[in-house]
Amino acid sequence: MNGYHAHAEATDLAALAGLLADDTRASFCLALLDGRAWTATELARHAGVAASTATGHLNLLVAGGLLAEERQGRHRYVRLANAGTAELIESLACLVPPSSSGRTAPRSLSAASRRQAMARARTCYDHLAGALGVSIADAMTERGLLDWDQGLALTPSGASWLARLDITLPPAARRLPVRSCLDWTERRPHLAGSAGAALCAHAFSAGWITRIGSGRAVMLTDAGRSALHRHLGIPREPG
Amino acid sequence: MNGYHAHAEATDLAALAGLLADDTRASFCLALLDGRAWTATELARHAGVAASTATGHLNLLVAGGLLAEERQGRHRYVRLANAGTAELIESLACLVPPSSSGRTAPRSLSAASRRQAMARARTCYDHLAGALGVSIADAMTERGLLDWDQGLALTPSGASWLARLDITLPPAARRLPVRSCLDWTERRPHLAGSAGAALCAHAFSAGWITRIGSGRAVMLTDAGRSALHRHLGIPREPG
DNA sequence: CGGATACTTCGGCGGGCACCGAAGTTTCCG
DNA sequence: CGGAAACTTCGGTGCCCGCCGAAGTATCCG
Repeated sequence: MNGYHAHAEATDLAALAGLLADDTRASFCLALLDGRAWTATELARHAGVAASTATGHLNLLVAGGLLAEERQGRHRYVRLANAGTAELIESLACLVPPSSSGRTAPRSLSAASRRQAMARARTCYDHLAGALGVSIADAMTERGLLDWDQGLALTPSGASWLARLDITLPPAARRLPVRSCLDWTERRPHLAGSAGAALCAHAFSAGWITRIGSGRAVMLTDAGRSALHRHLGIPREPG
Repeated sequence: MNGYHAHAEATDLAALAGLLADDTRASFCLALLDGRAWTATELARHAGVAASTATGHLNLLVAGGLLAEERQGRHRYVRLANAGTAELIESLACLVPPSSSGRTAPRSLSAASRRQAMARARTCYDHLAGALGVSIADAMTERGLLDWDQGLALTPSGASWLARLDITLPPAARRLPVRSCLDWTERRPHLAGSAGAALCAHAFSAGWITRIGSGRAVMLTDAGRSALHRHLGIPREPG
């Protein structure tokens, strides 16, 4: 490659991309975008492959630094290595050509309702997405808590709003406090970054939302509905 | 894949990643990160493959939406499709594990000087990188033109500073005005986004910098050195 | 018009890799 | 202690894909 003085850059980049260039491994990573740790068997079942096949793929992904693993007894728990990895997968997913695989309509009623639940509210790695995530970002913008004019930023009143909710951001680390993440059902941005993560964690612990089943979909509780109405003026039926 | 109700998401993501999962195609994309249009032959020569091989790869990349092509007579010019593509490749390159392929020291004198020139100043898609790009970002931060506290943003004085240079940003479009891009030689962020691009374009048109040869490396001119000293207080020998 | 150049198409070759099932190891639990 | 469950290792199979060179087409230029 690269004729005479190989940067070896291209090989590295290709190797990294190659980790995501397999249906099964991509399926693993998308599943792990829910931010939780899955066992090898769960992932194998989810992707529809044999356990031995999953083992091989997990070895590759862990060795490549995309996944972190944690052994507990006979279980191998695996999760995305860090926020950077999640952001990479997200940006890749956002760049998928919309017309590629004709967005097949769901076949069964249960599949339809599951999809609907996902579109309504779900987690995206460690923050909120779906109609709920977008409406939160919209409401925060409208109330002057977020500023999109020159790059996404948290305004002073946004910072104090978070503080009023007892949400403290981790000390300005490598990760940006606020980041925009394109929602692939809404095609509009929602709130990511450490503030988005903290807000999502708060929503769980305060009982605003709960998981539906084992997937990424979440449900807005009654308490959550009134909290969002109170704190952000979001109408009772956000979708 | 995915057992019963295939999201078909995983397949799409894998297909997109697969476009970058080949040494030759990755080499093409990294070369195109200089933001210019290359001919098929140039890319083939750069990657060290036969012309027929390059044709096949270019077909894939164009069909996949990563590259845009423009035919002129017997030439096939190809460039990165958009800024989003460039950002994807950048973020992929930034996530490459540092220790992967032992950063081989250059063999020849000319290779060493070429690498040195790249480290000093180069283009990164449509903005400036290398020690020059990093020192510009640092100087802008120090003078209060950029604000990193809550996400990267251009301050009011930063906006008027740009205006004083006759740099007008495109109307707030999809692309963020300022974005941080991790520099892989300096391991520190430099300025990307539409403001970074506009600044880079201005630097070219004002004669602050010129291309060295056919690569991504650029050279700071005397005029550029004094302009940067005047406008940003950057010392004469930025490295 | 005729040679040179840029690109494309095609056939064939070779290697890598994703898959599975069977057998083995470790851990859990009754 | 013994069975079940989670995971791993190993061998074998088949397919996909990247590569090349030769021949074909389009374009440029003298």
